[in-house]
Amino acid sequence: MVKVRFAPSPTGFLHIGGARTALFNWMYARAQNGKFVLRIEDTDQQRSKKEYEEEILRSMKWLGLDWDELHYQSHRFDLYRDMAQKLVDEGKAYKDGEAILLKTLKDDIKIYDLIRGEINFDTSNFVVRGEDGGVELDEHNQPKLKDEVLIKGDGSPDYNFCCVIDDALMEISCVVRGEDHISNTPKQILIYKALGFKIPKFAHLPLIMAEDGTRMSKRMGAVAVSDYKEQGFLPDALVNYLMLLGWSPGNNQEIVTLQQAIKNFSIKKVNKAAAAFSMEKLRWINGQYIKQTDTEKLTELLIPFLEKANYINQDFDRQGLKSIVELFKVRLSTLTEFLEWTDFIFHDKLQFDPEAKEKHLSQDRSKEFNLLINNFKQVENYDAISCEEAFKKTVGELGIKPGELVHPLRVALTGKAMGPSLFDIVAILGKERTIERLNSALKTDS
RNA sequence: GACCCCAUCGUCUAGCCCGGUCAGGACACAAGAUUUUCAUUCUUGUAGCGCGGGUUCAAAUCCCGCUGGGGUCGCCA
Repeated sequence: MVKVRFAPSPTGFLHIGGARTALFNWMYARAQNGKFVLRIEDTDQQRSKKEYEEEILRSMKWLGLDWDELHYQSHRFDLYRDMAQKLVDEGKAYKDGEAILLKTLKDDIKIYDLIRGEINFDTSNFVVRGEDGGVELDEHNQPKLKDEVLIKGDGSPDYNFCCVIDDALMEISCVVRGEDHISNTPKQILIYKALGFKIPKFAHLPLIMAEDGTRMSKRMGAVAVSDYKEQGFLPDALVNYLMLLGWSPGNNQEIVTLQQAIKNFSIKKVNKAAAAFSMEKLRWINGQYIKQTDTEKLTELLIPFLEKANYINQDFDRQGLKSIVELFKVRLSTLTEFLEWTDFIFHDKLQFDPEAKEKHLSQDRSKEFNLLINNFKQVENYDAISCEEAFKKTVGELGIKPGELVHPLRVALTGKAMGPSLFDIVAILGKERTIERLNSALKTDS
């Protein structure tokens, strides 16, 4: 049976690279009807924080990556110490103060990697180097091999040691992790061999690089999964984007749900080369998901953002909000963009786009706006269609082309040069606010 | 520096394993159509097998070298 694991360390938030590793593990497990283990590697007592652990679990759930088992390494310290003692008793390891180290023997290590094929290491290269970078020699004038730390000086177990014990005892069939762990693998295999454990298969995922091809780092802006949530990305869209980094469903399909993905996911078809992260494409995918989301659901998703931005409070017109969402849905790449588009609906003080104001409101519109106000006033059923009729009547009376009045009206009402169908906006604002805004546009003119 | 990994449009990728399809799709970009604007949608276009050797009738595909990029060299994980 396929059994895989994701093993984050709670020394920071779940970042995008970790999420991708988790996702591929998850897809592999679900595609093979196997098990997915979540293991919290909290052996570093100083740096591990409960809040990070909670955040990681929260992000995993948000992404929809459920797990079958949850383990904490901090609960297994006795096990690791017993294992280390056993190796000491067998003469394979030795004590150095409180620490316990595994003697490194000369060995050719073969790794079978499901993604990369065979990878070879010679432990003769694991030499101890002095301050000057030169290789240190042992009593026989041979290069001294670097022994592997099993238990650290403070009595806590070392990463490679717990990792091996857990992967073996949890019966992980394939270790799926980032490429940055390739060089840990031979060290771990030495430990598998010393302990007499069965060596699992490995699959080293290509790394995700920043947009410019360099290493991912905080300066990239959004690294934590929670950042993407805050910026208004949908979990399904993020997951969709991430799965396309290093893998393809193979049928020219770009919009792929997790359910569809696990139908033809194969760990062997994962790409070997590192991939550069593209915010543009993520935004496009997110926009696709937003368009697919039904307005009712989308409205629910937007409410927390609207509350946080003080656009709405406890009692708001849910039906009204839905119709606003319907109007802007098609032009959203992220949830937060809704806030930028609709500020003029939720706030009466308009933020004018300077360019738009200059272009459309700098000349005297009093004649046009006054007539428009009169005609809007007479509209009984103030909906988009009636408003459009009133507008057409106005341009007819003025003897001008609609285009000449459409843009000034839009800027006067919204402060922006662009937006959805103007008459939908007029209707949403309502008669009173429309007239109010036209009046204040007249005032600023004079 | 040592060891290891990798290399198809600007970016993500299909194709590579089992050589022979104008190297396919998507984002971005450009042009056009639709639209009162923006966006959406649709159509079209620009753009790629890093280089050099082999093997072969034939190489993106197999082999070698080079170059380039990346990772690791902690009693962090």
